[in-house]
Amino acid sequence: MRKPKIPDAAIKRLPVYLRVLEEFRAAEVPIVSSAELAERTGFSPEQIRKDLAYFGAFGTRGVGYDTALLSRRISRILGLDQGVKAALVGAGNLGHALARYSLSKHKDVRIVAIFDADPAKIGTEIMGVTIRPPSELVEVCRREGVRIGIITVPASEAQACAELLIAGGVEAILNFAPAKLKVPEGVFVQNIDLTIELQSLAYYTSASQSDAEVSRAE
Amino acid sequence: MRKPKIPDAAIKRLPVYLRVLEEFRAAEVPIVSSAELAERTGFSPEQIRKDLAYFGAFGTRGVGYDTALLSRRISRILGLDQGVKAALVGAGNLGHALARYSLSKHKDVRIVAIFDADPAKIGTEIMGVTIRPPSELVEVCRREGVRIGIITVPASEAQACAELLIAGGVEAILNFAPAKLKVPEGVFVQNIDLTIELQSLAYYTSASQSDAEVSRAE
DNA sequence: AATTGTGAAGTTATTCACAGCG
DNA sequence: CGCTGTGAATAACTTCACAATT
Repeated sequence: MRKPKIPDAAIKRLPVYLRVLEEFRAAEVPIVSSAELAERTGFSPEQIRKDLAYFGAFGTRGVGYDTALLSRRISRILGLDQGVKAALVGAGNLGHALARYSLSKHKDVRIVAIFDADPAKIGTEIMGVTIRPPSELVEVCRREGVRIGIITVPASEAQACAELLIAGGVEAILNFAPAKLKVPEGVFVQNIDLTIELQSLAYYTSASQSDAEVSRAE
Repeated sequence: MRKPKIPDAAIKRLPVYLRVLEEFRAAEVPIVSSAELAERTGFSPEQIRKDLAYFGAFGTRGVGYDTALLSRRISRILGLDQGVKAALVGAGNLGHALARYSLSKHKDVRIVAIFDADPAKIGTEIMGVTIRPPSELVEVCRREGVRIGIITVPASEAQACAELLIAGGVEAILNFAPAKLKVPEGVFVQNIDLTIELQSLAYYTSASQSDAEVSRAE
C-alpha cells in the first residue's frame, strides 16, 4: 500500500475549512467554490483544492463543493465524526480556563476527565467534570477510551504526565508546558508555549530591528 | 530599511535556545556545543548552527558557544534586552489565565495594560494591573509604548480589537480568537486557535487513519 | 462556462558534507 | 582533533497553469 504522506500543514488547515463550512451551512449556502473558501479562510484557492484532493475528489467540476458533504468528509478525515475523548492534566489557571472554554465550545473533542495532584482540588468539578488524582489517570483513560491528552502542568511534571497519558493509551498530546517531551514512536506531540510565542513576536516589533548589529558582510 | 531573509521557523526556535541556555547558565555550564543544545531542544545540531549563523558567528570553532554570551545575543536579536510591553484585550477565562501566567513568569515581555468591555470587570485588577475600558485602549497603548497585543475576545470582536491595537501603535498581535484578522502590511499576526489544535490532533489518533507516521514535535 | 484536480515549476526550509579555524 | 560555519543537495511545501469534467 502506498503512503500518501500528507503535509502536517495541510492537516492543520482542515479544521479551518470545517469552521468556515459550518458558517456557510448555517447561512444555508449549499455550494461553495474554492475561491469562496479562500476568501473566508485566507488561504489560496489552489492550496485549498490541493489539500482536499489529498483525500479524494470531493467537489464537482464547474460547480464547487457541497458544503454539507464536504463538512462531513472533513469531520470523518479528522476522526471527529465519532467524537474524540480528551483528558486534561493540570487544573491550574490555564488548565481551568482551557477546560471551561473547551467544555463549553467543543462537542467533537470532549474533555471527559481532569486530573490534578492538589488534594484541595480533587473532588471538585469544572463544568460537571470531577477532578481526580493522578493515581487514577491510567485506569480512567483506558476505561474511557481517551485518545488525546492536554498537559497544563509545570514543566518539571510534564514528562511524568506524558508517560502516564501514554500508559493510558493516549496517542496525541497537546503540551502547554515549556518542556520537550520524549515520547515513543507513534505518539504525536503538539507544543503550545506561550513564552515562545510572546518572545518570538517581539522580534517582529521595530524595537529589535532598530539597533542592528550587523555581523560580517560577505 | 530592509529585512534580512530569515525563516519564521528559525525565529520561533530562538526562544527555545534562550530557555535552554538559561538552564545551562543556571547550572554554571560556561560552554555548550550545538550537539548539547540539540540534545536538550530536540532540534538538529546543524539546524541550530544554521539558525545562529543567520545572525553572525557567535561560537568558537573546536569549542562551542559561550552560554552567557549567546544568551545575551539572542535576547538582543529578539529585542528582549530592553523589555517589551504588551497589552491584553479580553479578560475572560482565557485572558485572565494568560494574564496571571504571563505576569508571574515573564519579565522580558510584560503585560502593562488589560482591557475589557464588561463594566463589571472594569476597575478590577489582575495581579496589580487594572482592567480598563476599550475606549482607553488607543491612548494607553500609545502612552505606554505597547508593542505587542494579545487578543482573547470572542471571534466577533476580534477584528475591531485588532484595529484598536494597531491604532495604538501595536506591531505584533497574538490572536487567540478563531477569526482571520485583516491587518495592514507590516503588522505581524500569530494565531493560536485551540479548536484547530485539538481537532487537528484528532487526526493523529488511530481512529482517523490506520497507518500514520508520527512522533514529531514542533 | 465554470471550477475542480493535478503534474510541473518554483519557493522555502532542512539536512548533508566538509572546509575553516581555534 | 573537535566543533563551528556554510555552500550544495535534498526534502517539504506552495503556486502555477492547464487539462478534465460537469
